[in-house]
Amino acid sequence: MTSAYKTLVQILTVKSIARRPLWRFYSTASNDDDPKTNPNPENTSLLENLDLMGVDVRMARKRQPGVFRRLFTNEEGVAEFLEGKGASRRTVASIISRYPRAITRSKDHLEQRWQLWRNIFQTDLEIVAILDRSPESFFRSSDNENLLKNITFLSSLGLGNQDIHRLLAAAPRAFSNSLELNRQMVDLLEDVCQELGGTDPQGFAKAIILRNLYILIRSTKRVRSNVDFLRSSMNLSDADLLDLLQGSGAKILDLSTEYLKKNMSSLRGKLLVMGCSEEDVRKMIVAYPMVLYIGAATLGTKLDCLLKGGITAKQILEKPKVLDYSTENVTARLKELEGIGYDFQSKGIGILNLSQKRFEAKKDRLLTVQNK
DNA sequence: GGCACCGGGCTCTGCCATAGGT
DNA sequence: ACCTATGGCAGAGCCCGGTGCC
Repeated sequence: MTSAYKTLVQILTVKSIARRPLWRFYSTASNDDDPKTNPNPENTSLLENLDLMGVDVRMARKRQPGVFRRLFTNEEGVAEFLEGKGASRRTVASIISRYPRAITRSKDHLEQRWQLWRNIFQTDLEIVAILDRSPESFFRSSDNENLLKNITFLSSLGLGNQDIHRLLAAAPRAFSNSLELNRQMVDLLEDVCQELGGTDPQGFAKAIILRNLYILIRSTKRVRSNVDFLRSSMNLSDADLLDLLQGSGAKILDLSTEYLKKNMSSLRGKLLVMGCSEEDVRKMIVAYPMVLYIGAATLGTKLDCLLKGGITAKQILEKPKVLDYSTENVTARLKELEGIGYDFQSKGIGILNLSQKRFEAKKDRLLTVQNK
């Protein structure tokens, strides 16, 4: 195993000591409250402390009221810790406002957890940015050992350090899942692979995770029903479905199944009205699975705008990725191109599918040629 | 240069329900 | 009775540029 791994194990071997809270700064409940008449008084000095720190107490209380009745909390320690890692006071206040239970974590617990994250991230500030974005992902679980197990488990699937980095940065929640839950998802993916006649279940699971960093924070129920739905409705061979799922189709497993069904049916309806066949629908989904991500309303306006701009259904079927860009973007481009007399029939629609920079460059070249 | 193909970046958090522990 | 930890849900795409071939 790597030395990084050994470090992690060392951190966790001092667990028994570390679990003993070493709160240096803490709040205590006021003695004025008589426990007999008021068995669970709020900790008033805590409330004052938090208020002084800029925490939105009303929001925090609404979220996790239990925290405010604790006799001992560690808000000062947590704030000091986070500020030591480069978080601003504003960020700290925002974190506690959104996930008050953070103030129940001990300094040692935080040090450990931070170290585990730091073995994946290069800098403290990267981590701070994620905490600012999603405090719950970091603080929800108090089980550092489970976090380490998740990292080890994912590595064992063949995910490299860079992969783990992407995963933790994008979907930090996945690392607060129980190992068991993550294992269930991986088992499910491996099962699906085998059901479809695949020969490398682990490679399949790995491919899907890398293509869809959010898969581990979905329920297995959802993923299972999406796979089943695609299998029963797409009329694909097992091998083709396998390729679709571990390729660009991995992302559509995210959708709620109801939404997936709705989108599939609105796409089909729309394409059939445009004169396309069932086979065309199937081909489009295989070529560009993300089309199923587009809601009925957006899809409708996007297709209409293309048709109105002089693009044919056949052209859209040939280059479904034109649907990748926003309707606003496409509309603006269509207008610009109309202005310079661009002929889609002879020149194709690829131009709609360029990044803004490439589009502008292309347009400039067209104008230069025209002006000669 | 023109084009096709491909993969990656962003961000997807914040809320609710509930089992289980004390 | 209360709290914590954890599972699960709703929400509903867009954009960029590297690379390799011609």
